[in-house]
Amino acid sequence: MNEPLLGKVATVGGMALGKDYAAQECSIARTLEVVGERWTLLVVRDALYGVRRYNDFLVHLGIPRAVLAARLQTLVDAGVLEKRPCADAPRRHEYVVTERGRALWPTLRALSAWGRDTFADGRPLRYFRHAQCGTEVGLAGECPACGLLVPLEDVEMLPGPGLDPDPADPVSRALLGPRRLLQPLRLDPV
Amino acid sequence: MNEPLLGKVATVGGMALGKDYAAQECSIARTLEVVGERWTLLVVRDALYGVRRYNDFLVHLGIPRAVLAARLQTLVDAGVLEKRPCADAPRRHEYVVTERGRALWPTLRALSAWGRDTFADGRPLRYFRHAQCGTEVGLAGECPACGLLVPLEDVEMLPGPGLDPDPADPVSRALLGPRRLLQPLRLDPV
DNA sequence: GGCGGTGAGTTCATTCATTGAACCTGTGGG
DNA sequence: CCCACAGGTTCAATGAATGAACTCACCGCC
Repeated sequence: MNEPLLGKVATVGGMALGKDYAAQECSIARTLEVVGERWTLLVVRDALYGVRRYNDFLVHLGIPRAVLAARLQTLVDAGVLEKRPCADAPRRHEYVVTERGRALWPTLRALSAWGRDTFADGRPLRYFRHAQCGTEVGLAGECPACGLLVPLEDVEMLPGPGLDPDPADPVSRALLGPRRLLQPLRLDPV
Repeated sequence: MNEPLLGKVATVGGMALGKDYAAQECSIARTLEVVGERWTLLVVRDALYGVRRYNDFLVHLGIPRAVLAARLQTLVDAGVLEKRPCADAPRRHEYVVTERGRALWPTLRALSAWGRDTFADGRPLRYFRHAQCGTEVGLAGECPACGLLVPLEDVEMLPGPGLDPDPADPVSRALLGPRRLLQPLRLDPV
């Protein structure tokens, strides 16, 4: 289930690695070959927030359709997402985060914390708390109070004062309320 | 010294934010506007490793000159690096990491750890240890033993078994040996 | 005082990636 | 039969990245 990736990524079409910047002997460079392209980390973010369907990514990100398709494909190839038929409606399908995708949460948490501290227009956009104890999770998604890495299902996201309380698109609206990471997004048919 | 960035980034040339993907109300998206372009995070990585001079970035990264100049400019504008005249040779200058740049270490550490775990061809490339106690630093750069975030000066980087022990370029050679983060890179004139 | 070397860039033509709009295709409902 | 919807693909136009060549200020030297 968690077999290494090297074969797949390193030997596509005979080129040395992904596309280029990885004659680099460096784990960071290798990682960025997979998730470093434009939009990719935002797709993963949405997936961790519970978004699963093509159209939901589309409207929430405002990404061009072709790019979204390409990125989802890359992420599936890299083992970050898994594409599978929807349980209820067999002709639709959904992209769900794998174990390897969940492992990107510390990265996203660190990026998010940097943004919060750097663009300090005061009001935070979202809080992420350890649901069991209410403490805000730390830089890598760990709980400073309990001292352990919080399982994603136990991370509760809630809107901060900087977040628009009435956004236009339905995905943003669904992602507003207090909810857990990974909790599948279900859009109430208006 | 750590004034917020919003003004600078948000209003360049009248466009809404950076370039695009940030009608997004999201700290991650805002962060990626600054450090999400190709090469940028590798430049920051090198800067944290102690690289300071244009030519050192150039040979170590294998980045096109024009792109390097652009990225350094972006990072200076964003307050991640500071450009200043070299102490010893007044006509040269160097790019040094600011406090805000140091704050990107948890992000880079998390990316690096994901790469290590994902491309598990076995041999790690580098270790990062808390110099005082020898423990490997955790996902966000904290010390699991001491429980606190290790100051960058106390993070010791050492080569792992997967790293080429005799690389071609002098910057890679200088970055091999056990050394501290942020320790300025000095190339011994061969 | 001319000469080559170095650090730190710019300029420019080519290639590659991204964008947005339009098109396609399978199915499910009325 | 017709329309809508999910999940794409195709295409032309734009914008960014690449690599090679060029600039330019200074520095040491003989």
